[in-house]
Amino acid sequence: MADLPGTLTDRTAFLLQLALGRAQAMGEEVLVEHGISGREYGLLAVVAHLAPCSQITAARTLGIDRTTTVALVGALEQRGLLDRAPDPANRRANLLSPTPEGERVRAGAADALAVCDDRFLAPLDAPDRETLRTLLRRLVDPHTG
Amino acid sequence: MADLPGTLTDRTAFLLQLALGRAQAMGEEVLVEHGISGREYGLLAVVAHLAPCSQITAARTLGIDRTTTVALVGALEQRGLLDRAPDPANRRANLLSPTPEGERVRAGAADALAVCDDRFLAPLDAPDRETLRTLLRRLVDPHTG
DNA sequence: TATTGTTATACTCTATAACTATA
DNA sequence: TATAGTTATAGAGTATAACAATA
Repeated sequence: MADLPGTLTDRTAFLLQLALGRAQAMGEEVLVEHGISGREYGLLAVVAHLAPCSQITAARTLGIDRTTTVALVGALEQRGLLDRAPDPANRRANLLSPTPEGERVRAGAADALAVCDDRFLAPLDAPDRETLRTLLRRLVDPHTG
Repeated sequence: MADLPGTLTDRTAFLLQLALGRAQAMGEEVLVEHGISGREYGLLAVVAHLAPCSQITAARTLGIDRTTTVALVGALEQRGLLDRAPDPANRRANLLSPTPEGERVRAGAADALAVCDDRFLAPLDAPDRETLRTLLRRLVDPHTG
């Protein structure tokens, strides 16, 4: 681990940062072949789960700003992966749904990312992997974790 | 955990991202009172550990670019927290060392961050905290972890 | 009044290329 | 030739403010 001081390697946040850096690099590399970025995968996954949903619902679910969402949705719509239509029941809102092609891309990316996760977790055996995920879920969501 | 799809919450990288987001927010908030940012704490910690060391050694240890390091070091030097002096043995290099004030700030920040870490890990008991850190270290550094 | 989408703006962080002075 | 520091520049990501349309 290079020659890092204990004042850094003892910090959980620092370890999380190192781990996330690796996991994200592996993920982005794999997603290139599917023509989307990690953030775009996140949006596709949320929309597939909640469709049809407004941009602001998708944004809040992902924890990103609604202004950032405009360009993100636009890029996916332009490539025919996402449908963006005015909501008849609330004409301020745009309803998002995946196109068939978008759903195909999302499913393919999900499979690739699962393989990626396995590779990232390679240093741990199956029970340890589950322990790690459980501990992280309890940290992130103390209630249901 | 909001209404997130399993295709996201099953991804270790996504859980790491959520956890890191919280940990970092807590850390940056605490560091404000010490007048430094998280990245500046990282640099102070590395320099305290390796002093005297060149900018490029500090950069490589932290995993940041040497061009980014220039401004980071400059900001700490300007506030009298870091000393930057040409290396007599290699006049291309700048040797970095913490000033007494820099060491005082670093130590104070380290204590505050330890408290912060405890608060972040509150949902876990002591053995689970150690398990989490161990698993993360094994992921990040399979050799010695 | 508040909400949704949008644009514009600025600020941070990062990545690349190029320059200088040293080795 | 390669290395250390520096500068300039451009790109991605984020945050804020403001506006139009709608509720």
